[in-house]
Formats: sequence, structure tokens, C-alpha cells
Amino acid sequence: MAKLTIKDVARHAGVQPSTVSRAINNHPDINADTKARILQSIRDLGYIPDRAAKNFRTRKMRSISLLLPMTGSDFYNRLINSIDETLEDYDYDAGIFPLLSERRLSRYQDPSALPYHTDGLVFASLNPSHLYESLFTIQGLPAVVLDIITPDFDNVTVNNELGGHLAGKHLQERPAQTFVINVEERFHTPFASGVFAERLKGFRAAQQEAGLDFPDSQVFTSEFTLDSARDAARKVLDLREGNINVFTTCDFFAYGLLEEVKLAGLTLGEEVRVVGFDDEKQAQSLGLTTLRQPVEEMGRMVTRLLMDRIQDPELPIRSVQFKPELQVRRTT
Amino acid sequence: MAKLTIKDVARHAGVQPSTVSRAINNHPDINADTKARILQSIRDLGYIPDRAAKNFRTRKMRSISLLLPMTGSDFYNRLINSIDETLEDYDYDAGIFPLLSERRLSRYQDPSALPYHTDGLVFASLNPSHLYESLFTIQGLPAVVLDIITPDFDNVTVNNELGGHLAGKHLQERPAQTFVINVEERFHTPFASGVFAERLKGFRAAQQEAGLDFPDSQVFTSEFTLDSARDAARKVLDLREGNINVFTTCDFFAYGLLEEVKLAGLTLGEEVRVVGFDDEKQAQSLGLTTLRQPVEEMGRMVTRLLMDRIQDPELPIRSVQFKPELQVRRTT
DNA sequence: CTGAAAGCGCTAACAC
DNA sequence: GTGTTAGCGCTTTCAG
Repeated sequence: MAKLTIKDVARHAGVQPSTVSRAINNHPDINADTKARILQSIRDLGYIPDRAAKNFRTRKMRSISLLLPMTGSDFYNRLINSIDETLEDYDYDAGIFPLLSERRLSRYQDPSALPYHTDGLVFASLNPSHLYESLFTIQGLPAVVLDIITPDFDNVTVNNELGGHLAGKHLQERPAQTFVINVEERFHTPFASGVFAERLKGFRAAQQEAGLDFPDSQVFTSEFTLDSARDAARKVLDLREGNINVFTTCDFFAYGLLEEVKLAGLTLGEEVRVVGFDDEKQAQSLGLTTLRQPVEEMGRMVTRLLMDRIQDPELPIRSVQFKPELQVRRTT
Repeated sequence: MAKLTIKDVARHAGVQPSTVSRAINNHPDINADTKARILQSIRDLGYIPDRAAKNFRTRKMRSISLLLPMTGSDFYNRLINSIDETLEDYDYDAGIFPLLSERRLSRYQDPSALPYHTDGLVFASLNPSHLYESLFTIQGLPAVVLDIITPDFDNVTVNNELGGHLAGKHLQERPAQTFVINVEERFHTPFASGVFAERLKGFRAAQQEAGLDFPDSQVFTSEFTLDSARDAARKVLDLREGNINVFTTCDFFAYGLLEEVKLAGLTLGEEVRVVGFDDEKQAQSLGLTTLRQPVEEMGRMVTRLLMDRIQDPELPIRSVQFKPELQVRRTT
């Protein structure tokens, strides 16, 4: 059986191809009966429109690409779901491109790579200006950046500095020896979004405003493995002289700390107070005080900005910032 | 500036469009000098081939879709990297489609959805026959299934039953009260790959062969959260009368168990012996005895089978099975 | 409201 | 080794 085309449908329904096209695409100028007859023919024959032909002809892919450093975290899962949901209103699909390996990174330097075969791009926690050897790669494709403020693209962020500040103020309610567990940020890599540095900056500012000393020696760093988080936690606990306050710049690091606190037989919320950042699903069940980012709203906003820009590329650049909210739970 | 086409390049290089096409596509019938001149023109002008037009014309997308239940686990990350790497030999790209939400699941019932706008499909831990209301959705698109043996598609599996058997035999070396922590498999869902049931089956067989009693009451179930894994672990430890052996049908469940064992002050490898399954990255640092799946080889094989089938859809269905290998570490 | 016809950018016969 | 030409399947003017 040869491939069914719009011509076959037209013949079957006794109309011209252009009329079939109008029926498929919900064009207003079509008689309801004709339309019904055509749709019936389509069902009878089992016709499926050729997406490649349509994309080619209309110069629209009806899809966008989401580029992100990794997948599987609570944050990115929620983000993906929110973007998906919003795209449904536009009848668009999303392709997901986690930059898992060096290979992908270099392969995606090529303007004809898969991710750019699309109507627009979302960069999550990724700075296009650092990601690409040349922005020529993305050929002026509409793009929105999440997590990073940039003058070149629409962007959506959460006020991380404010979040760090809120964490600082909250922990100050119970004065104690104070520590931070932060990610070790390697700058000048595509993955240096700067969000963690901002959180720390806000926290530092809060300490300073309160006239509290906060030396670098009380900041420890961790990688994104539970082992590493626990290492950092142990270093903190080793320096403990009495009650302590700890700000972890993401929830994940707090998980390691909570384990170590339990193991050391210390009381959470008393001897050790902890504030995380992100409000991941686990944070709730662990009773972790943390800063909530409105991920769903952010996903919606990112999608809207992108779809707006796809419609009108000449729009002025927009920058939207959300506020994090402190979720007080048992660890403080 | 209007969009540059192959015609503009042809004019600039003083040749015909077809010659430019030959230059771009490494056609053998072309003079080396002409080719060099054309490629120079392409660089001079900044021409980028129109992928949509090419796809349309050649009826090839030069990309495949990878459908999988989720992302972010060590297993799937390694799988993706291995597939990516193998695809490079074919100059193909991979799109990743984690079935994170119900919305995606229903959206992807539509044959014109994004994932099917591609030359072939890989189903990882997903059974197409259960996934779709009708296989009409994928329109006879070349497909390979990973993790599930099916008569309808090429498939690549690891012998999970053998793995369970090996785990059983290994634990029998030190006779003790024996438990299993398994996933709660909801059958008749798209996500019921059956791999865990097979692992348990092999384990059971090993017990039976050794004439050991192994009642259902010694099998506990867990979900894919650390909390749930720890719950299951506590149930096991509560029933402990002396030394115990535990088989967790995936490494993840073992992580929870290891935590609880430590908390209970028990000695791993002595009072509590544990065998996991998957050999995730963490298993190594935790010293977990486990069954290693050759993920990279599996990814390579899946890709090769798919590319073969894309080249020749009439190929007979092939089924390839790999053997898991026991990695003995400190927990036994 | 429907039909006729042109053409998107590219590739692949077939000439030469 | 290069040119000529037709056409992939669809949408979109423009007529009527």
C-alpha cells in the first residue's frame, strides 16, 4: 500500500486537495457538511497528514526544544510537566535535550543538530552565551532563558539573593554558630548558572546586616552526590561547639546533612537547625525548612514568553522575576 | 536578509543547485576542486541547509526517538549516552521522551505527535503493545524494545531470571534467614516491564533448587522513594532473628536498607548480607554486591538493531539477550 | 465556500 | 563530473 496523501482523501471525498487542507486545519471558510464528509473520508482511509511536508511548507515545526543540564531532579521534572501543560494550549510539543555528555555538547554546536530543528528554545539553568562557541549556532531562533538574567534573551528567574537573605534572617532568630553548604561552582563552564552564588550572597548580606561575622571558613562545598553531601555535613558537625545553624544552598545537600545529624544522635530543629533551598518533594516528607520556588508558574511564564516571541520576534526583551517563599518546617 | 537557499550558493560558486547538493552530501561523483569551492561559498555566505526541506524530500529524519518511563537514573543516563555515541557513527541524533505524566502518555497516542516524527523508535522498559491503545499510533515505524521480550519487535534484554538465580546461589553460600525487597508491580500499566518479577522468579528458583523454604511473607515491596525503601528495610529488620540475607531487586532499594542497617548498628556483610541489582554508580562506592548489566553494550546493540531495521524493514525480528554478572563487594 | 495552480528547498534520475 | 528537470505533500494565494 502506497502512502496516503491529501490527494487520496480529496478523491475519496469528491473535493479538491485545498479543501481537504482547510478541513484538517480548521480553516473558517468551509462548509460544515463538506468538512464532516472529509473528516469521515480521513477516518475511512486511515490517512495521517505528513508532518514533514507540513513543516516544510509552513516553515513551522509546532515544537520547541528544552535544553537543560540534566534530568530526573524534582525541579526539572516539575518544570517539564509545567511547560508541557502550557504548550498544550498552543498545540505544541516539547523535545527534551539534557546535556548529559561532552559529546552532546559538541554535537549541538552544529546549527543543523536536532534541537534547533524547532520553532524555539528554552534554556534551563544554561547560558546560551557560554554554551556556544558562537551564537550563530542558534541562528536567531526565538529563545528564553530560565534561571539566568541575560540582556540578550527573554529570561525568567527567581530572586535567589532574596532567598538567601530570607534563609539568613530566619536562622538568625535563634543565634548560633552558622555554616553554609554550597555547590562548588566551576565558572566559565556552560553549567555555571550562578544561582548558588546568588543564594550565598543573599545569605552573607543578611549576616552582615545583623552585624554577624561570617568567615569563609564556615562555608563548605559539595558535589551532587549523597556521599559528597555527607562529607560536607561531617565537616560542619566536626566544627560544632554548641547549637548550630546551617544553610544548604539546595535541598539535596540538606538530605546528606539530615542523615549525618541523625547518625550523630543530634536533635534537628534544636541542636542543629537547617534551611534548604528548592522545596523538593522530599523536603516536605523530611520536614525540611526551605525556600520554595514557584516552578510551575515559572514553567508557564517561560512558555508564554517563548510563544509570544515565536509569534513576534521583534518584541522587546522581557525579564521576569519570581520571589521565593520560606516554608517553615521541623528543621528550624 | 532573505533566507539563503542552495540556489544562492550555486550562483555564488558558479554551479548548479544539484552540484551543491552533491557537495553537501558527500556524493562520490564530484570533482574535489568544485567541492572545495562550493564549501567555501557556503562558509562565505553562512548558508545552513534547510533541514525541513531535506527531511521532506528524502523522507528521512536522520533522528530516532527514545521513549522511556523516566530519566535521571544512572541506568538511563548510561543508556542515553551509549545510544548517542553509537548514533554518531550513523550521523543520527536522538530525541528523548520520558513519559513523565499522564498528559504525555495520552498526547503520544496521536500518530502525528513529535516522537513519531522520526525514523525509528527505541522503547526502554516500555511495552509498545501495552503503551498504545492501538499500534496504529506508530504506523509501522521501525522499533526496538529494551528490557522486554516481545514477538512483535526486535528486542534486547538482560537475563533477569539468571540474575535473580545468581543472587540466590550467592546468598546461599552463607545460610541464613532470607528476605527480598521488590518493587510493587502494577501490571497492565505501560510501565510493567516485568523485569522485577523475573528477578524474583530466578531467586525463587534458586531457593527451590537448594530445597529451601521461601514463603511470600518474606517478600516486601517498596516504591521508588528512599522513604519507602527504608520502610521496607525496617520491616525486614524487625523480623530478623539472627543473621539475614537480603536480595533487593534493584540497587535503589538496597540504599535504603544500608542506611537502616547502619542505624541499627548491625554489621554489613555479616549480620546482614545484601545483594542488589543494576550495579549503579553508587553501588560501587557503597560496596554493594550486585548484578551488573552491560548497559553500554545494550545501548549499542539496541541502536544497531534499530539502524539495521531502518535500512531494511523486512528483516526478521531479532532478540538479543545479555547475561548479568555478579559483582561481589563488601555487603556479602 | 470551493477549485485551480503555484511553489516552499531540496534531491535524484537522467542526459550530456 | 555537471547540468537539466521533475516532483516530494502540503498550503496558500487568487479566481470564481
